[in-house]
Order: sequence, then C-alpha cells, then structure tokens
Amino acid sequence: VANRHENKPIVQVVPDLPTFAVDDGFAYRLPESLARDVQVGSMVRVPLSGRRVRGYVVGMRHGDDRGLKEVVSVSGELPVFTPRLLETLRWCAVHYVAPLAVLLRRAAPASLPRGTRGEPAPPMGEVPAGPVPRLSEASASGRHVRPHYLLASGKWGERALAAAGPVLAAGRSAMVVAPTAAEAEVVAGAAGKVAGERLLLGLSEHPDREQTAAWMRARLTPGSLVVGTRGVALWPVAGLALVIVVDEGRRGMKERQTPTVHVREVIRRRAAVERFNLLFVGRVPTTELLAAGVEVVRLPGRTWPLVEVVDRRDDPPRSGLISDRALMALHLVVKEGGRAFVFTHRRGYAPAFRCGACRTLRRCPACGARPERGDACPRCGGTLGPCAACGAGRFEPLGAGVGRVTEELRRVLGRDRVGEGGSGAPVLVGTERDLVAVPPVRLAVAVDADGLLLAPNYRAGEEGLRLLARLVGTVEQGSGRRSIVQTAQPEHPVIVALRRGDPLPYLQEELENRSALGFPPAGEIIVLEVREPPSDADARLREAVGESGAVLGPAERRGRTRWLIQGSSLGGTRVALRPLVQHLRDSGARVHVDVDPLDL
DNA sequence: AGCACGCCGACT
DNA sequence: GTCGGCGTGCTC
Repeated sequence: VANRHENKPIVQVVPDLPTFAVDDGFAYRLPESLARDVQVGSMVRVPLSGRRVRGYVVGMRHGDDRGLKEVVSVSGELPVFTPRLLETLRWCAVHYVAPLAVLLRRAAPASLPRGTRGEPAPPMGEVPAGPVPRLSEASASGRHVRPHYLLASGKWGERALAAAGPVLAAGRSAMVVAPTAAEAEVVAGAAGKVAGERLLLGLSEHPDREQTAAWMRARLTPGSLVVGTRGVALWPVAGLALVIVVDEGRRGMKERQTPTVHVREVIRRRAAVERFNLLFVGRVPTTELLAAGVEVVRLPGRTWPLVEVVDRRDDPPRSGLISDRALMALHLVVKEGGRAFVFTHRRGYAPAFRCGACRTLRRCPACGARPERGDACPRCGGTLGPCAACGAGRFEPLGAGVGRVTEELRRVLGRDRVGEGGSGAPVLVGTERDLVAVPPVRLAVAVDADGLLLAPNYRAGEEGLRLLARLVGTVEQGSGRRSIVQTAQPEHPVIVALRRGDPLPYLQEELENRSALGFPPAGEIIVLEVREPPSDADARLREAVGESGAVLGPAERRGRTRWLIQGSSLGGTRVALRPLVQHLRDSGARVHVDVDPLDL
C-alpha cells in the first residue's frame, strides 16, 4: 500500500493570508492533470480549513503524499516570481517583519497573468554614448560588477537611457525606478525615442489591466526597458542586466505602510542574488548607500550650479523674511519676464507665534494647539485671547510658512506676480511637495535653510543638503541664472558642501558622526506603532528584544503608542518580533512596523 | 482571512 | 434539551 503513495509530486504552498502563522506554507498533493502547469512561483487555489484560498507555490518535491489535501487548480498561466526573486522576498519578510504572503502578493501583478509566449523584442533606435561605459558594457555582456553611483545634476531621462542603451542593444533588459510618477514619465519620454516599443511603463496610478500587460511583457521579453515607480522593483524581468535607480534618497523610494520596503534595499539584495548590475543616479547619495559601498562616478565640473549664500546675521534688525539681495534678484527676474521659485519648508502662514512682550509661545487655552494667525483656534474653534503668561495682545510669527512668505513678497513685488505652487505666477512660493512640478527657473531662493538644518532629526543635515541641492537643480543653465540660500550659519558643513558643489566630503564626515552615535547606517532602528495595545505589550516587547537592542518608550503620539528599538545589529530582534506582532494583532491592536524609519 | 469549536444565555 | 450569540485558534 505504501508504494502507491511514494515518490508523488508534492508542492509547498504559502496561502495568501496576512498572518505569520502560514509563513512556512503547507504541503499539498499535486494531481497529475496540473503537474505540467505548476512551478515555483505559480499561483494556485488550495483547500484550507474548509474553504478554498489563493496560495503561492514556494517549493516542489517528490515524496509520500498520504494525508495531504490536493491542489484544486492553477490561477494564471505564468509563475509570478522566480526562485531567486523568492529568496529576496523571503529576506524582505524577515527584514521588514512582515508575513511572507504579504511580500509574495506584492510581487504578483494585479490581475492574473495570461499568455505564455514572449514576442521578440522590437527594433530600437540609435544608442548614444553612455555616462558610465564600463558599467553598460559589463551589463550588456552579463558580467556582474559592483554598484555605481553617478553624481549628476538632473537630466535623469537621457542619462538613464544612455546607460541602458547598450544593454538593450545586446538583447538584455534594463529597469529604471524613479521616486514619483511624474519623474518616471519624464524618463519614459526621453527613453521612448530610442527604446521605442521596448519601453514598458509601470506606474501604480495606471489601471490594473495596463500594469499587468506591462508586467507580462517584462516577464517574457528580454531586451525590454521597464520604467516606473517603486512597485516595479519587485517585478520579475526576463534577462534583467541593469537597474537604474533615480534619487534613491527620496521619500517616494520607501513604502509608507507595513512592510516599509525600501527600493534601495530590495534592489541591492536582488542584484546580489540575481547577478544584475546597479546604477544609482542623483546629486546627494544617502549615507546608507555610501556605507554599503558604491563606486562613485563624477561627471566633469560641479554636481550642481553655483550657490550664493546670504548671511542673515548681517541683516539690519526688524528686517523681513527675504533679504535685500534676494529681493533685488526677484525684482530683476520679474522685470525680465522670467520665473523664480521661492522655497520654504513649512505650509501655512507660520509654524508658530509668540507673545511680542514676553516671548511665550502662543497656545490655545482650551485645547493646547499651536494656532495659526487670527484669534480663532483652527483645531477646536475656541477664542485664543491675549497671552496666557503676561496678558499682552500682540503676537509675532515665528519661522516662514508659505502664506507668510507669499504675503511679504506680494507687498514688495505686486499681488499678481506672486503665487503658490501651480498658480502660474512668475514668482512661485512652495515647499518640498511643489518641487517636483517646478519648471526650470532663472532664480531659486531658499528662505530659511536653518529651519531645515536644525530639524530635530538625526538625518536633518543629509536630507537638508539633498533638498537644497534639488532646489538649486531647478535653475536652468546660462548666465544670470542663480540660486540664493539664506542662513544664519554660513559655516554649517551642509552650507559649505552646498557652496562647493560636492556632497561627498560632508557625507563622509556625517558617516563618522553616525558611527560615533550608533545611528544608521552604523546601527539599526525599528519603530513599533500600536493602536490600542494590550497591557502586556511593553513587557513582551522588552522580553523579545532582550539584550540585542535598546527599547525606548512607550510614548503616546497622535493616539498611537510608539516604541523605538535601536541596536548595532537587529537581526535576531526581527525574528523575535514576528510572534510578538502576531500576538498584538491577534489581541485586536493595529500594528505598524517601520523598519529603517526616515523621520526620527 | 474565514471557518470550526466552544462556552454561555434564551427559547420551544 | 436545543439554537445561536461571538470570542479564541488553526489552517497541510
């Protein structure tokens, strides 16, 4: 009797359920009729506790199939991941403390993949000379080399295409990942001219049907150029030889919800496992990437155009937000019919107000909010009244919100000359989120660089430099085009780096500081945010982390309880956190795990 | 995620 | 003595 059951095909299937409990998957008998259609990466339907669910095949073997339930059917005609991609997905599940099924679902297209045959890659246009020829040649011939970083000021589309051209010409595939859909479209626009029909767009805002079609062609057609936002970083691509990541330090490169997957980290992992090459392009690499080791390639000249620094300590007392020098430059731009962008890092009118007499910060007496301008609290609607500390009735704004900067500029330049981002006025006032849509300008002004550099965040300097370099990069080339950065600390290392047009010495120095303090990339941080945690949460967390890291918290923030776990190496902690997170979720709590957080 | 199982109160 | 409420726990 035993003989009849030996050496039968068995598949290991991870059910598509967002729980750690099914991470190892379950064994199912594979009926003869399905044997030809199932591979590692296939999606199947399997019986599980009295119903049928989707599952992903993560392994195949032969053995005794007695007592096993049977795979019901195969969904779609193509496996959605390869064994090598599965290796990276498993690593992600551990690193980001997430159930494996959640990662497997991310690699799959939105609709079922149908069709199994690839078309040959269409012909392509002329291939221009690339900026990193050695990397392009190695990728074209399938040789694995270490990751490169191209320090370049803009023109990502042309540069990416030039680097990918020889790869496509050799019949292998390339991928470009951009931080926003708008930037991916710009790259695609430039790439389309040469790559033609080989260009495949992967934008999460596109309909599922189109995304699945692009996913399918990428999966089947070597010689494709995949361009998209962070989601494409997990796509299986036939003949993938080179991945280009534009501006890996930007927010858009990291998923906001759990699992907080970062494009840089998954793609580095994939490159090592799948043996493809990596090219990062940008003005200011992250300290994480420098610490991981990249070969930095510079183009001749500065990484961004010249920057003028205005020392605000030289201002006469009671002068406004905008220095005379910046005002004169803005006047000139308006007079000549050009455009300018004035950057400030806060929305609203001002981040806070203080009493004109005793300098106490103004707060709503009813709810404690820090109000904006006016006498009504924006949060609770109550009346704010005079200063709670001294009774005086005059308040002065602190810092430079978009509203306040706009108002001040309108007084000087004229009402219709100044507007907020997207208004079409010649002088645009905006924040980081307006930067993507800023057209090339003659003049860029940073109103308050100090507000950026003094942010209470260990990454403030690095991010400030990245942001200011981006701002400076919106200025078109040519004589009379300029950037003005206002600061009260012109000797700050970030301002010095900005002036020099070279981020690397500053980043090296920053790396040493981080090492001394044990901050990333020298150490690791995981943030646990829990809504309605059970009372034993803190004790269990400390037990799970043990001696391998420090636990800070709990702290209450916006209705959530927050812990911070910091350590030089949190490998063991990640594994210990899995059952804890499961326990918290089982007891009804909403758990958000932020691995490698960006804002701390 | 669901579906079984179990342990309680309300009803024929 | 049975039906059904929904709080735990397991799923090849």
